[in-house]
Amino acid sequence: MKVKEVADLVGISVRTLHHYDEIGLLIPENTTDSGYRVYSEQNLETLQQILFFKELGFPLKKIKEIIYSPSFNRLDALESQYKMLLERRNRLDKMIKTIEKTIKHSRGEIEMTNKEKFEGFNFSRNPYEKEARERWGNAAVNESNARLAKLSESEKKELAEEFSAIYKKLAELRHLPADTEEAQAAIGEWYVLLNRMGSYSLEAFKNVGQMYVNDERFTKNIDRFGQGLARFMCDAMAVYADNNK
Amino acid sequence: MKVKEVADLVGISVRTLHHYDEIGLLIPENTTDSGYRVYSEQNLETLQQILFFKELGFPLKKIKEIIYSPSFNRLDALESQYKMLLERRNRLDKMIKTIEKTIKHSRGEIEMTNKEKFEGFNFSRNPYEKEARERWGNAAVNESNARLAKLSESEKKELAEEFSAIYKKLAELRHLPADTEEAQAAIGEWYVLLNRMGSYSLEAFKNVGQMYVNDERFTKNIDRFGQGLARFMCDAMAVYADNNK
DNA sequence: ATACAGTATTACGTAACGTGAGAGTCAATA
DNA sequence: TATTGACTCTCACGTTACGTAATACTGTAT
Repeated sequence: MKVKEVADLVGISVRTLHHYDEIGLLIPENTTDSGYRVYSEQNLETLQQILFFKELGFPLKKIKEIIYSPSFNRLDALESQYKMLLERRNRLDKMIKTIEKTIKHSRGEIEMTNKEKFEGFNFSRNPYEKEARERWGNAAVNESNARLAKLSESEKKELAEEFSAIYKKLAELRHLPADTEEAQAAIGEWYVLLNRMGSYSLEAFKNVGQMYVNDERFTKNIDRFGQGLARFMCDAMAVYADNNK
Repeated sequence: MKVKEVADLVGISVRTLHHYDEIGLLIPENTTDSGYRVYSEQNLETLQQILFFKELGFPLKKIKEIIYSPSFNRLDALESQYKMLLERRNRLDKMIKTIEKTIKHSRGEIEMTNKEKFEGFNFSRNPYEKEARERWGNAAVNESNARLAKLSESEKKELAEEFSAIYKKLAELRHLPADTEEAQAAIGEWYVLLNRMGSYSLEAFKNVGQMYVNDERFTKNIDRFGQGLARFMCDAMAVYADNNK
């Protein structure tokens, strides 16, 4: 299928398809000798998934990260998207209730507080950011765990020692501000080590840092090396990610 | 109410409020001596209306036109917005049905055509553009009619003669292409005359031209001066609007 | 006086295309 | 074969609606 056929079938513009190709979000499986894009069945399925995310307010960059993450599972994603779409409908239902009331209010039939007038209103950029982070923010972590499971005992031991060494180093530095050169050098090593295990984008790295303080299991585990280490690492990882964008 | 209070109540950013003030979409009723914006109850009601339109995908520029048109009626608008929100929910319902089916398809439980995979998908920029044009595209026409009703008989007669004169002139030119200098000069006079009656933005002018061919009553009335005059005027008005943007 | 939260303006940057231009491709038709 | 009209490509500027950051002022509680 070429661009017009896809665009008409799907309800988007040709320009959108071009754009998605440019940014690597949806790359046609083939091109003709003349350079025409040819989309496959698989491309259409990916496009459907992209558009569900788009409907939910996800930025394209984030959609790309999610879909092309090694641990992406289509059925899992569909099920999560389904839940989020139901939530979206609930929110719309609330807005509809609000406008019904507003019409009555406008006719002088009922009274309404200011709060009621905006019930169901949510114009944040990506209302599902939190859910998404919880659902897909762990992708790199999951990948790491998968790789870890495949290592031999001696390899695991060696890796554990590397982990310990960096934890200890970071523990010694934890009283410094998170944005110092020393702290950042050490956290850079942490970034490299993590990326030997999984594919951590800078954003994912930052999210993982957040997980260290939000998830008690991580906090507990990390703070064994020094009280407050999890907090320190979280901060340093955020600075690292922001400084290296 | 100041910006933070409004932003928190409504679920938008302070920056959005600034922006709306800048573009003249929502101008706070008062400002403090220090220059702080102070929003009134009336401002909140307008904001609510703005946000319903925003939810429906209307561009801010269009929202501004609608809301500040002299013939804008709040209750009428709420009722139309209500209908459009219901339509939006229907569309979302369709998308939810589609994802339900897609999940089953993914599990191998059912088959699905490509068309079915995109049932309910509509990513056009403003899905309600047509409804809006029909509903509010007539604003200037309504205003004209209101003014006309207030004229004395002699004023009406004089105006009718002016109208006839221009119709006749245009009828003579109707065999020319719509974009010729002569045609455009005459249609310019038509624009001026209409704007003595109501507030026709260029876009509204273009919409009205479209109405001449879409609405049989107009077509019939205008074509009395010459077969095909409505079509010709519609085309010329579109060219005029586009060339004078 | 200080600190902190809130507020203003200015202004550049971002995301996601829309739009237009100019040129090539393809298939039907004369 | 030439023509026509629909389709396609790339390039690139423009648009929309803010997000973000900087700098400075304001207001209130301690």
